[in-house]
Amino acid sequence: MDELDRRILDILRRDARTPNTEIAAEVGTSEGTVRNRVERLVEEGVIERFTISTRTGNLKAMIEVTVAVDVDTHSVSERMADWKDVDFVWQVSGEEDIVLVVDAADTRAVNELITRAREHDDVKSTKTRLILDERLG
Amino acid sequence: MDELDRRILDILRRDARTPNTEIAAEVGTSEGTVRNRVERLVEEGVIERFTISTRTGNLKAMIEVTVAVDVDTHSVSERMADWKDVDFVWQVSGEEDIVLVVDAADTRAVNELITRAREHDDVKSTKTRLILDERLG
DNA sequence: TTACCGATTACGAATTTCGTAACTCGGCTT
DNA sequence: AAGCCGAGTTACGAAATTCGTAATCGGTAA
Repeated sequence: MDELDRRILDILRRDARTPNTEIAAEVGTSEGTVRNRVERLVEEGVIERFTISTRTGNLKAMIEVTVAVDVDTHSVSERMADWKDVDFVWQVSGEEDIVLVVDAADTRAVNELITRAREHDDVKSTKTRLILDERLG
Repeated sequence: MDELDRRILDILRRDARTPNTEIAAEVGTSEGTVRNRVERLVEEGVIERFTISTRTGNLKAMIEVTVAVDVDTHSVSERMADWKDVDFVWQVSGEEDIVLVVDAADTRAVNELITRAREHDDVKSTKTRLILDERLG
């Protein structure tokens, strides 16, 4: 993970479709080197995946979930990751245990998710934040 | 946004490098159709960007920030987005105003960010959660 | 110096993307 | 009913990118 790697990652974060040839030109090396390094970064797990960020709905939100103490948060979050409109499930430290990041069509869809979470036996409480604006680092 | 669009998005979310030809085969249409639709989805803003999810450090965290009432959260979050290791800056509803999602090398780096936020005149308080596990929806 | 190893570069082949023109199929007008 | 329009789809050759692989380079240890 040297400076060259970091520059490549920065470019890919901004646009993951940037051709290796173009990245190479920008960072001053050859296509093959970029290809090798990206491949290595994927193997090492530094690049977790090539993906798209979407806004299918008009509404993003975080749902912070507290589960009962005797519950396996791991399996709960695994199940929640399969729920519709859920982008990420984080197990977190702090007052709450799990954070869902969701991208939904409207407030109704968000509310459905909250309801679904609250209906879950292991879930003790939820706290929802609407994401009013997103800025990429 | 019909079923075909959604299937294309699902495939791209899983691997944004999937060739149009392969997507076409999977969803049962032609390369050109996939190309047209992806192009349209980008124009419509449904696809915000092609990107990579990384784990450059060993530590992800959320830093929840409360700012003073008379402050322009917009410009504050804009500045924070430029800070090193910051992946997203969200303006959110709820008790806190801004949430930083960070990907740092270690706890020291996270602490630096927290310190930096707290030193900010407009910042009243911060609350940090470590992201112990991430699952993609 | 020589040998060696990983990283980089070079280059032709395979694959994908891209530009564009033709085609299909509802719906609409006359 | 015939004709037409337009959005979406398909077809296909050209350009660009990716890929496989072999040669080269640079630093290091013996």
